[in-house]
Amino acid sequence: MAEAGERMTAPRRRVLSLLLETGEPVKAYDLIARFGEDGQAAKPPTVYRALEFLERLGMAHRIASISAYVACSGSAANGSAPHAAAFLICDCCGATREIAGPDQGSIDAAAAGAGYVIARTTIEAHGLCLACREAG
Amino acid sequence: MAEAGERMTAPRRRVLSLLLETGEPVKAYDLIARFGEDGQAAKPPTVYRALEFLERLGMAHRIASISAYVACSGSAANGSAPHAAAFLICDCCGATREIAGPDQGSIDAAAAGAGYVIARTTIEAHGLCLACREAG
DNA sequence: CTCGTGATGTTATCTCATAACACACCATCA
DNA sequence: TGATGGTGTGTTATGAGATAACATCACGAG
Ligand SMILES: [Zn+2]
Ligand SMILES: [Zn+2]
Ligand SMILES: [Zn+2]
Ligand SMILES: [Zn+2]
Repeated sequence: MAEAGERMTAPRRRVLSLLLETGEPVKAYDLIARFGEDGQAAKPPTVYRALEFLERLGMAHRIASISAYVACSGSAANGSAPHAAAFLICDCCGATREIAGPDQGSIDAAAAGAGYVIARTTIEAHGLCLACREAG
Repeated sequence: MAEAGERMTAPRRRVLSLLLETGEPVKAYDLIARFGEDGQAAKPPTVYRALEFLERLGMAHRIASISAYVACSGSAANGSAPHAAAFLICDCCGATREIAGPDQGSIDAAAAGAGYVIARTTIEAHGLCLACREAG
């Protein structure tokens, strides 16, 4: 997680705050647009740097299959270690749930057979949520 | 998989052929550049449409975390159904292995608790391959 | 042959993400 | 206190990835 000397600075706090307010996955450029409290947009690197930091600390996740970012809904939001994230994503309405992924040990075991040592794993499961199925 | 009336046409065959030749994950714009047998590049939609088709049939996978595409190394290359793909990706050299993912049933079970019905799942595990670890 | 569906070609544009560089901040230590 | 080094920020510009929209073509069914 955090290297010695790394700080939770204002722009990082702001981006985390926006992620937590939203609750759902957010596009990076939405964060950029909403960054300034006065309605002023940020410059892209400001937000992308903050996202990189938050993800490295396990406070946020990138959901690559939809190019979006979300605050971690697990205990990592409190500052615990990064973890293998798993997401259920509704392809109809976009509703996303973070669920407990498989044990890191089982991933490591599967990877060991191929000679890999795994640092980070993301699982992205696409389908339909209950509401969208009922809506037909 | 394929809807009635869908055909394996020339551009689709060409993109699949490029994926199979390469063996490793390929960037979409690499495929675009290499599309023409005479060195002429394709237009982006030509390749993206073929990739969408191949992925839908389970013959290729998109690896979202590295924005790349790869031919399926499982039996789906022969035309079987799409499946939950799992990848081991070396962050150093880019070497990628497709491994057997968890049983679809276990994914469905985990999703059911949240009310989701899952259609497609991708697992992307990042780390270091054996060669890169030995190289230090 | 005619029609409907699926597929292609083409242009243009959109979204997503990073490189590069100068400067500011902050703790530490002489 | 002021030099130093690591970390962070602001800014400009650009690179990379993907899709919208529309016209036209191919093909099998009836
Ligand atoms: Zn999480
Ligand atoms: Zn939904
Ligand atoms: Zn596969
Ligand atoms: Zn490697």
